Amino acid sequence: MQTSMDSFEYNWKTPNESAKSSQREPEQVVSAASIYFSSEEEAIGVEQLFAEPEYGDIVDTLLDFNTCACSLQESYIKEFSASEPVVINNDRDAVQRGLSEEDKTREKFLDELSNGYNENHCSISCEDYLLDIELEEETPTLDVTRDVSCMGIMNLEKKLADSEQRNCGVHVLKLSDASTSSDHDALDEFEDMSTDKLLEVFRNMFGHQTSVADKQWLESHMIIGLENQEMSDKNYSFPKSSLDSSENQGVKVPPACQNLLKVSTAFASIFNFRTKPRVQHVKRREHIQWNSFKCLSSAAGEIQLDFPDKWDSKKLAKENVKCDGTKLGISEQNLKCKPSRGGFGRRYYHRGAKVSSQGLGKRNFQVGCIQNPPGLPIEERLIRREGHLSKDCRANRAYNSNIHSAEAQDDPSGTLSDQSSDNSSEDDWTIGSETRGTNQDRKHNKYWSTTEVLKLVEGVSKYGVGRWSDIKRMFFQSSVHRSPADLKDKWRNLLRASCRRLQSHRGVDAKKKHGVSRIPHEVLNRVRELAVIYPYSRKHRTRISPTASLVCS
DNA sequence: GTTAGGG
DNA sequence: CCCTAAC
Repeated sequence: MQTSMDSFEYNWKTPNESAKSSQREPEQVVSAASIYFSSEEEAIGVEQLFAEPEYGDIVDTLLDFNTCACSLQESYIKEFSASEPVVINNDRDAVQRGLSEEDKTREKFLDELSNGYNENHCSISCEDYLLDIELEEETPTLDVTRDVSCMGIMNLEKKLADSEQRNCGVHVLKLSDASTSSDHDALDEFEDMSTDKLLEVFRNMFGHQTSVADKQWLESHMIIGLENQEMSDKNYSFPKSSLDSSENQGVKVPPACQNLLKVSTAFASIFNFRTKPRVQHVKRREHIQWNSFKCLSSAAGEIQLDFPDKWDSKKLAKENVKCDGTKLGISEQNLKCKPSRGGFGRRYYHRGAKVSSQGLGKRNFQVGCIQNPPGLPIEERLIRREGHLSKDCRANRAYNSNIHSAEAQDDPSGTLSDQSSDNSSEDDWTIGSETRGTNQDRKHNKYWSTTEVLKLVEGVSKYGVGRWSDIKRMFFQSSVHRSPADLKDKWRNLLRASCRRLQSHRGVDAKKKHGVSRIPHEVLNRVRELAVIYPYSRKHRTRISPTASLVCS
C-alpha cells in the first residue's frame, strides 16, 4: 500500500532548539504535524499502525498533541494570543540528534509511517479499483498552523517541562484543561465497560479490531473518536446505540458504512490532517458494498440517496450513458461543471448544453464535467458527444450548412483591400450558416472575408507560422469568433489553396464557377511566399500532392 | 493554455 | 469548424 505519508511532517525539535526557535520572528512560526490521506485505505493503514502495542506511547503522544490542537477553543486563542510566540518548527534531524532509546522506537514508528504500512495490515486492496466516479469531496478543514501555534503559545511552559520530564525531543502537549463536559460523560460511560466491551465498541467505532487490550488506551482513543466525530461533522449524528449494542440496532446507517465514515471522519481529525480538496475514487461494485457507497456519498453531501437498487455498469455503458448524473443519483445542483475553455477557447454545444470536451470519453461515469439543463427528461439530458452522433445527423448538419452557404458571399469584388487593422472585422464577416434554430452545433460558420485573410497573411508575415495566439492578439483582437485555432485552420486552407492553384487551374475555375473560391491571386501568391519562409509542418506538406509540395516547400 | 493535425 | 493529442 502506497501512502502519502511523505507529506507528514514529523518535525519535532529538541527543547534547546525549540528555545532557539522561540526567539524567531512571529511570521516564522510555521505548522507542525500534518497528515494528508489520499484515500480511506491510507487512513485505515495508519490507524492499524497506531494500534500496534509497541507504539502505544508514541500514539498517545501524537494523539495528545493533535487532540489538543483540535480541542482548542477560540477563547484560548484570544487569551494567549498576546503571549510570546512559540515555534513548533521541527525537523527530523533534530530528532535524530537527540536520540535515546525511546527516540529509536519513535523513529521506527515514523519510518513505518513514511514508508507506508505493511500491506498485510491493510484489509482493503487498493490496487485494482476502477476509477469509475470522481467526486469532489470537500472535507472539513482544520487550520493546523493556527491551532498548533496557538497551542504552543498556550502551553509553552507546560510543554517544555513535560518534554523534559519524558526525556525526549518530542514536545508532549497535555491539555487537561480543555476537556469538555461531554468528554467526561463519555469517559464515565467507557469506564463502566469491560475491556472486552471496549474492544467491541472500538471495533464498532473505527471498524477494525485492535490488539491493544489496555483499557485506558481504548478509552482515550474512543473519547478522541467521539470528540473528533462531533467536530468534524456536526450534521452527522453519531449513533450512540453503537456504543450499547454490537448489533448496531437502531442505527440508521449500515455498519459497513459506519466503518467508512468513522475512519474518514474521526481519525481524520485525530491525526489533525488538513484535508485538501481531493478526488475521491469510489470503488466499483465488486469492491465496496453498494449501501456503503450510498452512505459515504450521503455523508459527503454530494449525492442524494436515490440510487438505483442495482448498479449494472455494463448495462449503463451499453446504453451509452456518459454523464447522466441522475442515473447515478447525483443531484443536479451538486453536479459541478468544469468551466469550458475560456478566452479564445472553443465551446461545444450539444442540445443547448455546454459540454467540456476534455476527458469526456475516458470514463463512462465521470461525474462533474457537465451542466445539464434542468427540467428535461433523463433521455433528453443525456449528453452525447458529436462523435457518437449518427452519420445521418452529421450529414444533415452539413446539408443545412450548404443551403445557407449559397445565400451570402462576402467581398464579391475580389479586390485587395488595404485594410489590415482590426476595426472592421466584426462588420465584414459574412454569415455562411445561421441555422441556429435547428442546428446549434457549429459555432458560427462565418466565411473568411478578404480583409480577414489579409490580416492573417500580415500576421503570419510578422510572427511566422505557429504563433497563432500572437496573431490573434495583434490582428484579430476584436474578432471574438476567430480563435487562434481558427487562424491556424484558415492558414492551412490558404496554403492548400495556394498549392492547389498551381497544381490545377481547372479546379480553381470550377470552384470559381461555384462561387467558392474568392481569394485573390495576390493573396495566394503571398501565402505561397510565406509558406517558403515559414514552412508548415512536415506532416502537412506530405499530405499535399508531390508536385504541390515541391512548390510549397 | 496553445498548437498540430485528423475529421 | 470540431475534436483530440501533445506539449
